[in-house]
Amino acid sequence: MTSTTPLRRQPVQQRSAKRVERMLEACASLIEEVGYDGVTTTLIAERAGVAVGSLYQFFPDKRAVVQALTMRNLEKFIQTVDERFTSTALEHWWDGVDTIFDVYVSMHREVPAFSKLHFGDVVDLRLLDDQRDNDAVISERIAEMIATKFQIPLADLRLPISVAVAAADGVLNLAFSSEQAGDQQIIDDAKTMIRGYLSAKLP
Amino acid sequence: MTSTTPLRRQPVQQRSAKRVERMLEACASLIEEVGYDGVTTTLIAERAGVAVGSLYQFFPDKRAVVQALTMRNLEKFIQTVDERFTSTALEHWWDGVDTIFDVYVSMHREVPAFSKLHFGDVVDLRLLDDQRDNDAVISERIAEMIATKFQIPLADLRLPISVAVAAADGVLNLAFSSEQAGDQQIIDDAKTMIRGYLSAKLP
DNA sequence: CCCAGAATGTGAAAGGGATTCAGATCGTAG
DNA sequence: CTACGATCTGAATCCCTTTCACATTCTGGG
Repeated sequence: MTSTTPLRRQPVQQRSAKRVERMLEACASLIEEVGYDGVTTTLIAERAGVAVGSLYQFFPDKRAVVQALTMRNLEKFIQTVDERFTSTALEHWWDGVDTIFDVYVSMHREVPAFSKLHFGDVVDLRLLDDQRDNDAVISERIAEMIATKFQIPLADLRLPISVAVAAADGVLNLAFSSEQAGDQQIIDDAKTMIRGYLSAKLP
Repeated sequence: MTSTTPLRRQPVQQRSAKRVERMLEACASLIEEVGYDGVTTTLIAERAGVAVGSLYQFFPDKRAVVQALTMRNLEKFIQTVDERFTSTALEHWWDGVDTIFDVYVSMHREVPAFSKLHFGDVVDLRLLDDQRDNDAVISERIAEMIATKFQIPLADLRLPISVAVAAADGVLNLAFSSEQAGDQQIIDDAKTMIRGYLSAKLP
């Protein structure tokens, strides 16, 4: 059901696994340099030191490369948040929300092309799951983490978290559209807004 | 400075004006049917009953057609909000905010392809003004209208309105991603959230 | 009413990037 | 060491976008 692998074929030998890796890196750096529209399959292959055909050996099409990149970013995001949730003592759910914001912000700075891709702005949705779009998937994961960590019924969390994620996504986009490092005032406003909204919605 | 016309050439004769009109309509209906990526210049020309060359007579490229469509939608949006602002007595600024929400929602239902295009999701930003992106332009216009109508200093409004627009855009996207008509509960939540945020920011 | 120049209309052809495919190579189980 | 699956390759093909030289349709001035 879930199309967790946009790959046409899973690399089985280490050799190819490394090449797939290189293709993804090449793609990321190219997106940074020339933007999504400027990226070409030939360019990716070239920079990865690979023949175009090799790219298509593993990815069904150009978009799939970007999808794979996005998916990997999303996994890293979830994992990082998860780690912080388990390693840190958080008093209230809003500390959890702050943590999530911080992780998102640092990914903008550390992960190549993340600031241009986010979790699916450019590529089509329905990437992680063919039924729901990315934001829904992310929201569900976040809702689960918060439900577990702060012992709030998951059912009460789903809609509010979805709305909060959508709003935060929009505002953070704004925060990062002008400045590479993100406008701190806008980021803070986003936190405040989300906190205000969730405070009213959560029991 | 402002590239108010993505047109390569302004139609001067009525004949061509009508054809340009037909091209835009064809484009809108095609976006509804096959999505942005499925739209082809040949398809647009065909449906508009026009040669491909004619399309390029007025539009520099495919994207420009969609941009023109988006721009027209944006103008209609601003104009409609403006009309309601002048024709209706609004008590507080949040009534103004509600009005804006309502106009946005009704455009989703009435304007072909609007729910797929919004104000620049698909096409690149920097469409209305080559310095600022669309949301910035919209925010500025909204800020001006609210400043005038409710006599609030424009300077106090700029940032909060930008943030509010970004957040609302994100949440409304969510509201319309699942249901054609828009999930009313999410729309209401968006209003509440914005009101809460702005209440804290405005004097 | 007629003509020159501008505004338009046309669609075949050029240009480019995405994707494929028939072979050539590499890796490894047996 | 051999057979077979896993990989690689890159020229050829497909499909779209965009251009261009030529045909047709206005429009204002004489």
